[in-house]
Order: sequence, then structure tokens, then C-alpha cells
Amino acid sequence: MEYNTETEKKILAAATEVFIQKGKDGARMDEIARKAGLNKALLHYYFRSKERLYSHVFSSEVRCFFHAFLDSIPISENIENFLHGFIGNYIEHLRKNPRIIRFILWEIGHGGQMFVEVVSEVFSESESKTPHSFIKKIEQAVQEKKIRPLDPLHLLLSMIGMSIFVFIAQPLVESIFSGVQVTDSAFIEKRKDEIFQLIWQGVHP
Amino acid sequence: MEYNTETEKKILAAATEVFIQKGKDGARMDEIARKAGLNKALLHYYFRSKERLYSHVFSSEVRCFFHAFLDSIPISENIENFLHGFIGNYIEHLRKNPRIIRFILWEIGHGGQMFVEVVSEVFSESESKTPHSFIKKIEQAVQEKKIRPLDPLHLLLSMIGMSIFVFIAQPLVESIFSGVQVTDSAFIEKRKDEIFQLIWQGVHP
DNA sequence: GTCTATACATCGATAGAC
DNA sequence: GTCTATCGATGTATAGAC
Repeated sequence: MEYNTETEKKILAAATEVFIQKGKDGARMDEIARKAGLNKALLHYYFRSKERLYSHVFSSEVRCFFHAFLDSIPISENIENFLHGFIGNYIEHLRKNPRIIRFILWEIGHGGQMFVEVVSEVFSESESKTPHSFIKKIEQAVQEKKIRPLDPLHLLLSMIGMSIFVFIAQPLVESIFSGVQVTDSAFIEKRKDEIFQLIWQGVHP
Repeated sequence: MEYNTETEKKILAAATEVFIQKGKDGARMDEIARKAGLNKALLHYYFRSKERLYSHVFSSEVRCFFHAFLDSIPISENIENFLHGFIGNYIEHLRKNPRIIRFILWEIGHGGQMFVEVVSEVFSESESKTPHSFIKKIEQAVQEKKIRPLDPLHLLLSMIGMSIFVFIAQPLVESIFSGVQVTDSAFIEKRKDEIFQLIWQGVHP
């Protein structure tokens, strides 16, 4: 597509940091330029406007995150392994990429159109791993009586919600339950276990 | 504390609307003044600064929401009724107050210190209904073998995560699963049922 | 208390030299 | 491609009349 010059990379790295920290409105082109060791004029030379720079940064961050997550899901015929792998990998990815959470929350807090567009794009690029394919897998398990009758969409929503919540509410959780460190390995492993146990017993036929 | 004049109410109403729609940075004092049928100078006369006006609006919105939610939780000795009531009331409150979600997401996306402060305050004002009291209730049910051994904190986090997720991800969910309307009564009732069934079977001894 | 007018700062974007 | 300097627009906050 386009050749990534050294300068462009510097701008994107600085912009990513500032946009995540301050949001689109709170971010200042001056600060991005300073952090990149350059000047404002160059940002506009490379990206025309603040809006375009933001779109570029947000899209690539979200795309990268979702692609890596989808790639990490094990393709298993066994429904127990699939559910276990889905939860474990999702939480692991969130733990490793805490900044993407803030980014997405910021965007959703401002309408979230761009987020929806990017995610839809990512899913349309994948054939075997889409929300609909997950639902089909669960549906099949129901038909084969591997799990009890339930609505696959709601199970999927529940799994995602349980997994992502502690990362969204991290500051609140750590403040109210003093001693809890959401990103600690011990807590993360415990969280994976507790979620899977609840789910697996909850879907038992 | 302070007498709420008609003008002050008008300012707060307009500010609430604009802050929720645009966020703290995106909001303009001009727009708030116009929407209130007043002028910028008056906003500063009543609230000194944009920052203070925002704090006032955010705090009162969040306090109101959480107080109403806590009051709605049934005090039941029966653990099944308690879990069922908690989930049902939480979802119901989220459905009725969609704007608070955006507000909180916006704030968390910007660090969330203020959110943490306000919520901690609300809980400290309540005696019988705090996260710790919920955990104790679950702990007791475990000891009485009403439910299987599990970590009460994680169960609480799971219940909240499952309940709130569809509201957080509403635009994404409705876009990916065309036909789904998160705030539709039918979907909401189905969601309550599916969550409770999963939880209740999942915690069975 | 409420208004108009304006000070003062800041930001995004651009012009123009090198 | 990269810089300095600056424009034009907009925003918060205030001064001062009524």
C-alpha cells in the first residue's frame, strides 16, 4: 500500500500514545509532534488532518488486536475445549493489551461508529472465525445434546461480558476491593477458572 | 445545602444533555448556554468553571443511578431470589437509563478517577447494600451448601459483566447481529432469563 | 441576577523558506 | 521532507453596564 517511512512511524507511535491517553478531543497535535521529536507541520504533511491521523491510529490498533485474538482461538470440534479456549484466549489478549480497552471505551463513549466499522471489516475478512460461526458451533453442540438447550447468542454475549468486565471496570474494582490487582497473574488465572467453571456447569445438559 | 433556583436547574439540565452527548472535552459552554436559553456568563456565575459544572453534573447523575439501583435490590434471605432479583433489577435499571452508560464509559475512558470517587461515596452511604455485603451473602450460601463452593467475588463480577455488556456494546451488537434490538422488551426479558438460568445452574451444588 | 462585549489563551492548519 | 512563523477560528473566562 504505502511505504512506511521512519518519520511516519514516529508520528504514529506518538499519536497512538497521546490519543489513547487523552482521547481524540483531548489530544493536542503539538503534544504528538513534541513526543515524536518533530513539529506540527509534519503531522499535517503526512496525515492532512487530526481527524485522519486519529482514524489511522484507531483502525490499526483495533484491527491488530482483533486479528491477533481471532488467530489465537483454537479450532476444536470439542465444545468444552472450544469454550475453554475462547475464554482463556480472550482474557489473555485483554491482559496483554490494556490500552486497547481504554481506546475502545473512549470511542464507544463518543458514539462508536468507527469502532463498529472496523470490527465489521475485520470479521468480514475472516471466514472461519466470526460471531456467526461461533453461534453455529454452539447450536450444533445443543443439537448433539453436548450441552443443554439454550440461546447461543446469549451464551456468547455472556462469555464476552464476563471476560471483559474486569478490564473495563479495573479502576473501580481495584478501588472497592482493596488488594485485588486485576492484571496480576494469580487473579487472571483465577478469573479464567471461575468463569469457565460457571459456564461449563451452567450449560451442562 | 443550596437552593436550586430555576436558572440553575435550566443550566444543569442543558449541561447534562450536552456533556453526555459530547463528553467533557467535546462539550462547549456556548452550546450549553444556548440550550438553556441563557448566555455563557451565567454558567460561570453559577458554577465558576466548566470543570466544576461537569463534576456537578456527572456526580449527581451517577449518584442518582446507583442509589436507585441499590434501593431496588430485594432484601431476600433466599439466595435464588437474591441472585434473580439482582440480575433483573440491574438490567432493568440499565435499560431505563441508557445515557448513564455513555456517561460512565466516557469518564472511564478518561481515567475514571471521578467515577471511582462517586461510587465509593455512594456505597459508603449505604449500610446494608454494598459489594462486600453481597459477597457475604454469597459466602453464607456456600457455607450453608445452598450453592457449590466458589469465589463470591468472581460470581459477583460475572453477574455484573454479563448484565452490563450488551448495553456497553450495544452499537456493535446491533450491527453484527442484525435484527437484535438491545433495548427491546423481548430481548431484555430473554437476556434476564438466559443469564439467570446460566448462573443458577452454574452455581448449583 | 442577567446581559453584552471582550480579553486572553489555545488549537488546527497553512504559508513559505530551506 | 522538514522547519519556523503565523493566520484564523474557537473556547473559557471575565469586566462592566443594567
